[in-house]
Amino acid sequence: MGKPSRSSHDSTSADTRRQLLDAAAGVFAGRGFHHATVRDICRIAGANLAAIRYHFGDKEALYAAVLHETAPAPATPPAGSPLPPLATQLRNFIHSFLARIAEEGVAGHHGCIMAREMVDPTPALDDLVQHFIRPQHEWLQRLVRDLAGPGFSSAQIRRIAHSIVSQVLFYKHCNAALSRLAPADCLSPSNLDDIADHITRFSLAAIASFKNSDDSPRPARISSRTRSRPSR
Amino acid sequence: MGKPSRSSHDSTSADTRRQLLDAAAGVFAGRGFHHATVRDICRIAGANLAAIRYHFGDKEALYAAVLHETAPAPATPPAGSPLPPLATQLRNFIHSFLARIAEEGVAGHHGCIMAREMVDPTPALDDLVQHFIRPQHEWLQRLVRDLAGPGFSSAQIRRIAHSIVSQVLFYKHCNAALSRLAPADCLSPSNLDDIADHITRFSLAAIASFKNSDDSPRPARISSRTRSRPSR
DNA sequence: GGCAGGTTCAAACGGATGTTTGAAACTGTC
DNA sequence: GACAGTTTCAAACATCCGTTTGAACCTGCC
Repeated sequence: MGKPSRSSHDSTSADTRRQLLDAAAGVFAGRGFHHATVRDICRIAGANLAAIRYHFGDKEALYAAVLHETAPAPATPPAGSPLPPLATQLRNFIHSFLARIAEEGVAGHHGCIMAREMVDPTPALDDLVQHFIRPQHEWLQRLVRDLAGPGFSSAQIRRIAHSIVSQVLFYKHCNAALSRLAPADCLSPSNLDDIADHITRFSLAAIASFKNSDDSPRPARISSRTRSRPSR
Repeated sequence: MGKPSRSSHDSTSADTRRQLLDAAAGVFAGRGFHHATVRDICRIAGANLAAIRYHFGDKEALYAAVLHETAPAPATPPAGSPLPPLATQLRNFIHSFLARIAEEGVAGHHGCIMAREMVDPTPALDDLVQHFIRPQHEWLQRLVRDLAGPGFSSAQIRRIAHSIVSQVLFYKHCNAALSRLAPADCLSPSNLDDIADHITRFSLAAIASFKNSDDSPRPARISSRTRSRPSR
């Protein structure tokens, strides 16, 4: 990392490692683990093919290193500071989550890689879930539990949390379709606030309704099983 | 073209085409377009490598044919029959959508391929959006507009539709994470009804709240921009 | 300078993949 | 049976990929 030991060229020995990590993050994010080629990564990093073996071992170890190094901090609120109202906490969560997804530069690579892991898991996904997804999932679950109040099963709480997260991830996972279907709806810095507000309002309203209505499992299904839209 | 010309073996000439399509659907769904190999497809189909060239041209044409032939019917309600209440229509939509996603056999391949197209688009995605996604998107938009009543911009209607669809797709796109995070929450035939009911209740409650509250753009943001969860 | 350790380099290896080829096998028709 | 058209076959081709190799290069130290 740090010490530039001043050679004839500015690129000193072990910052090749950094160049490789940066290049790999971009290529892995853009093409996925399998479709990415070490040749592309090395070309972009301005490094030799063998540099990957020397600095990391092999392609998979490089991938693991990229995931480990580009993971943003878990973004837990600074302990000790007075917490804002629950609804504001939810909005802040949704907003920062969306902002992280909308990120385009290096900060966005982690999100792209994670989206690919969902559809095409590699052995690295287990660590990713354990150390990155699970903490945030549990944080959101506690917030939802506080928001909803007592009388909800943990399964209900989890479903609500899923409903919230899903609305955010939609703008990442379905961006390819959205850009072809309704380009104006694609997540961008200009409509990020509006989308965050929509998801917050949508979710808070649903939670409030759950709270006011019967807490018991449910007052019978919404309607009889009369179905008019056969699945095929 | 298609006439089965009865040979000694049951596998007559041009049903090799059908075998290739079926095998290709499975392999493409399981591994994605890039990672799938024509050798695997041909081995599973019991066909020769050159059969792909003969029957389709190349791998990409085979992929396009698979997408075209395995696409389930758009699932529009049978015209002329008396439509159920709007809320029931929404529940039916969500339920059949979830059921299609939960599908595991041949019927599920299309959903898997589509999920992959989202994170890793191929040239085939444009047709997919045009002929498969767009009709359903517009159908849902009309339903949401009827549910919400007058006074909503089309952008608001679209956002609500996105919120509904996202909650369903979550169980497809995030299944890899969900199975590691909360396996009990994974979409399965046993909890399909419960999940469909949850998403329906969640969405209807939010829509009802939108309807009752101010229709104008919005009564100021939920709170001041005080943020306690820095994005990194 | 000489040396040792760390780092980079061009070149090749072994394997996998999409595609192509030219001939063989099969089909129905005369 | 001979023939033309269709369909399948084994084999090879050309390319690309991840990995490996052995030598060159650089750096700091004696």
